[in-house]
Amino acid sequence: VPNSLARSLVGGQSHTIGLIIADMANPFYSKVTQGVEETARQHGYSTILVDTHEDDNDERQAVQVLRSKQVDGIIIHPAQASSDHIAGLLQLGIPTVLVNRYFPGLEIDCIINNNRHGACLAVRHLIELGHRRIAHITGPAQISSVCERISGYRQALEEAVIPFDESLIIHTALGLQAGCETGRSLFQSGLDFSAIYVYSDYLAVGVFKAARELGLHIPLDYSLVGYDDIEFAEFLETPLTTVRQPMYEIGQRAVLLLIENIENPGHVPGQKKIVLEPELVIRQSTAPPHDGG
Amino acid sequence: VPNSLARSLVGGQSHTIGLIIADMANPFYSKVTQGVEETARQHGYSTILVDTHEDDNDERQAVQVLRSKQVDGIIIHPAQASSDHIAGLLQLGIPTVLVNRYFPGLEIDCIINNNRHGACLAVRHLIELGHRRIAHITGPAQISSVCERISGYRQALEEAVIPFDESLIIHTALGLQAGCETGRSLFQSGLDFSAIYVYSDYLAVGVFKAARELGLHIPLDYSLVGYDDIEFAEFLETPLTTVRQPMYEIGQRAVLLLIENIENPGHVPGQKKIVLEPELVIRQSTAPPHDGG
DNA sequence: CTGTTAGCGCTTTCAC
DNA sequence: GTGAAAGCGCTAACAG
Repeated sequence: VPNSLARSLVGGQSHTIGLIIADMANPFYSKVTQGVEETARQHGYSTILVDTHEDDNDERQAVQVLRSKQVDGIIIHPAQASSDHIAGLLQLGIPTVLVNRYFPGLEIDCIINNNRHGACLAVRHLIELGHRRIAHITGPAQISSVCERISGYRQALEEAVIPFDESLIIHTALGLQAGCETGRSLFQSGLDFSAIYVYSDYLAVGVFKAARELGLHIPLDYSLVGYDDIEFAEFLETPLTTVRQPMYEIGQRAVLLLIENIENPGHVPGQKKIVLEPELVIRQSTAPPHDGG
Repeated sequence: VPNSLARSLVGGQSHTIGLIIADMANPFYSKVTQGVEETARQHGYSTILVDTHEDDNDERQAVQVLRSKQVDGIIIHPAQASSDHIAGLLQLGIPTVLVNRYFPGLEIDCIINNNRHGACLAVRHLIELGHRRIAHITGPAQISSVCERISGYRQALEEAVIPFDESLIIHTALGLQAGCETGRSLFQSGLDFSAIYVYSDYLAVGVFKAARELGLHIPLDYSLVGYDDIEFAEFLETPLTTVRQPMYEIGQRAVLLLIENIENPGHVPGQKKIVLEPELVIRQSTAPPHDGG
């Protein structure tokens, strides 16, 4: 077995890529990871994995470590709390691809979802069912996909001439537990709403949990829509209406884009922004509002 | 940023470990992976991930690649279709830790679950509810945990003086889709049984799917027990009765064991077999049999 | 076409 | 103490 470290040292290529992702416990990311790892391996690259838990410090350190390990490129799902470490990669000419999120100011190749449209589909569906007071549980405001989905949410309301109520937008952390706690306080808040559009399926599972603990029924008491269509969405207590993203394909195409950058020396970053179109999947978690039906 | 490749070349340590695992789409493995990656990073190691899809060739190749990348150690969740590549690691003195599965003939450190006891708890619970004809959907017979759980299944039957019926043991692949197809053919087989003990929760989700497609109700028509207690088990259509394994901790302790091997030059492999005790978690997928209650 | 040598970036050793 | 040199395992470029 030849020493690939020595080979990399002289050849200037490590045939290793870095994957920085937020939370492997979320099936969305584990499926993306599967797509990345498998596609990378098919092309002769190994994958170094870092799970940041959406922590900016972990992410910055990960970039440092991956640079020192001479990875040929990095795929990042950024926490977006800061961006200079990523700008640094650009300056150094280290091939970088962003997944799901992007920095408006930075010219980096990325593969994202048409979040505005996806959110719009979700909220339109609720409006068509008769909902007018729709809450939105979402993530930290610095994340591009969070903003875009809020924008889609607003667009759907505007189309239906429903006034936008700031108090119905609730920002929280992106985990099942956070979803549960936020759901609980929303349900107990006394706010007037009949449906919730949740940023992701994983977060929505937490909201399910909160509803169950409080003896509330989905969709009889409240309708619920998620985002991602994780594998378990259709098997939940109430099968979840959601907006599908092709998770494996996102990972796959991220790698393909990265490899194109790596093997094309004259590549100009930021030229390729792949935008995937989402698809609404209607299941049983959405129904007409209780008093409106 | 110093070149860690050059440093590794002279220092003989890459501060990188390999993680070979079967299927990242299974939340059991993604949670184990999270434990591995995070713990490794806390101790200054990076993690190269390989997802084998339980494919022996992928696994053998992965070992080769990781060796060439000079990883300091490897954590393997082996497909167990062959073992000489793992025996080779032993001979070369490359620190190796097995998770969840082991080879009776090979002296390797491992971290496993008391599978026999876990399966016994699951089946005993079904027997206590009044079931006597209990099917068992499980994985390929070469896998140690598959054998041990069958053994636990048989033990519980023996304790209750229930005859063992070979035809109620069904071997299949370890995926949600395989679980669905196997469940479907089992339900349509005309075999006499009132409960199913399934090898893993992920597989059990597939059985749920089959039941739903056939209009069968869990637990009214059939009781179902899984294994692992993946995060989604409690949120399924019918919350799943299962046997809990501490997934994150398994990953964490696997790394701790590996690092102990790496940093202890005089280490004799196979001395440390950590056996974790499982715990039965009773939810709503199990109930007394339809005609027996 | 085979064989030798320089050097990738670093650490460790040895001389000064 | 500081500084030069050797060498980790490999590939590339060279000479024979």
